[in-house]
Amino acid sequence: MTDPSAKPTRAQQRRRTEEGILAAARQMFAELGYDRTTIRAVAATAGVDAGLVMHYFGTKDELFARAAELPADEPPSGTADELSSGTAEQVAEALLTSLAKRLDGEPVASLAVLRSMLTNNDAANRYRAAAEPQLSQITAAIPTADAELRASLLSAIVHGVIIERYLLRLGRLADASPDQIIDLLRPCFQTLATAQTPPPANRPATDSRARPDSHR
Amino acid sequence: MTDPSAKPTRAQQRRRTEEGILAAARQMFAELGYDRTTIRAVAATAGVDAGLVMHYFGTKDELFARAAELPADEPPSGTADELSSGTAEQVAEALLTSLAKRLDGEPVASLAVLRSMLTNNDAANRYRAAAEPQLSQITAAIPTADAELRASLLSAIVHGVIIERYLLRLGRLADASPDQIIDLLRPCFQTLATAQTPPPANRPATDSRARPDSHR
DNA sequence: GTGTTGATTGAACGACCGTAGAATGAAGGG
DNA sequence: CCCTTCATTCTACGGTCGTTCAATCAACAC
Repeated sequence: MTDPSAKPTRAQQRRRTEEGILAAARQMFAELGYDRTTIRAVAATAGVDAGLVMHYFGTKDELFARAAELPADEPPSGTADELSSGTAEQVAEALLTSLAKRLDGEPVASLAVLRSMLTNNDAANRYRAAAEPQLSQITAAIPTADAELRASLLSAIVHGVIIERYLLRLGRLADASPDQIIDLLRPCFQTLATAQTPPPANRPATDSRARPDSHR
Repeated sequence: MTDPSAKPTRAQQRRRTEEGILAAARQMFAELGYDRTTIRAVAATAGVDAGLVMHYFGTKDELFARAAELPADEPPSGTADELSSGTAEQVAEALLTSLAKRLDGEPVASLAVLRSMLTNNDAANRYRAAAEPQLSQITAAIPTADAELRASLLSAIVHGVIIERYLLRLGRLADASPDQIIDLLRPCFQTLATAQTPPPANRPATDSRARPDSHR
């Protein structure tokens, strides 16, 4: 039993501060992105000196890499589990389930990557590396010739929703319940995964911009 | 006739240089984002001195604001035009049309905003200011109680697709034709806008691929 | 106890950034 | 033709950043 009143051993203390630094880094990277996050600010938040951060992590990039690692108990949100195989319908549903999980608590490490991926190459590659296997798994399950594009669209929807919910906090997406969101998304995902167009077609055969009534 | 061999007047030259600076700024903001774009680098690209950029635009923020302005001939991609009113079906179709237009040539100014919106408050506000009226227009056209959430989802999908195509250049989304993309998206948009869930039972409870045949 | 390791700090360096302001020189109006 | 205007450049200041390094001091092995 670890006595809380006992003086922590050196290794314990080391791991404790290192974890504190990582937590502060994750938080700041997720909120500010890579560039605007300062080693000095991370150190201050963690209550240590900036030099110590360098001494432990060597480089800001290395700090980001470590902060972007997902905790071991949180696998990359829907990998390989149920998603790896199955019919297109099953894959679509698995993707919805994984999205639902991310929608009530995306790990801060993932948010750090997402926040930085548009302005930092390392973060962009990290995002690509995480999205690519998922992408090819979805592709493999879709029977049509345009499977790759459909899978890309599914991925774009997932990330668009997460970005608007957590990073932009726009509209109702920020506070809606995960279940409500995925219920609305389910027909979309099923339609994209299984190539069947659900309603009896809604094509604007002729130019549907004919709009004689210009009244408001 | 403006004689090209004639020496440009001072006002002409001024406007020419200013436009060159703006073009360089737009490009760099779109590719690197606000933080990584340097006034010195913009000036160098435009072939002028950094002090001149300051003299004309006063501030980096002001330069960004001017660079983020859409050219007059490119309205904010689907505003108010056809989108302002109509049935939910029409609004969904209009949104698709506006997306198609953006998919074969998003203006660089918009990309500058999109690239920077996750790490720059000004860009985020600019994005919100552009998305909000569109959002409420879509909301107004959707008859259900969760109209706001549905509109948010539509917006999230649009922006997710554009981000992956232009900013992340991920998967097939980067090179697919606009028509192909919006054809795949049409059922999704129609389903989200008009609140009808196409197949009544799509739950993956069992593997029953029994599909309710398309009743005509 | 003594010597060693290592966690932690503080100060400093060099680079780069946004920005300011003086200097220059050609255009333009009277 | 002269004097003003202004497009343009040059130099520099203050600040912040990532990073380095010597110094300190408690924990620890022997």
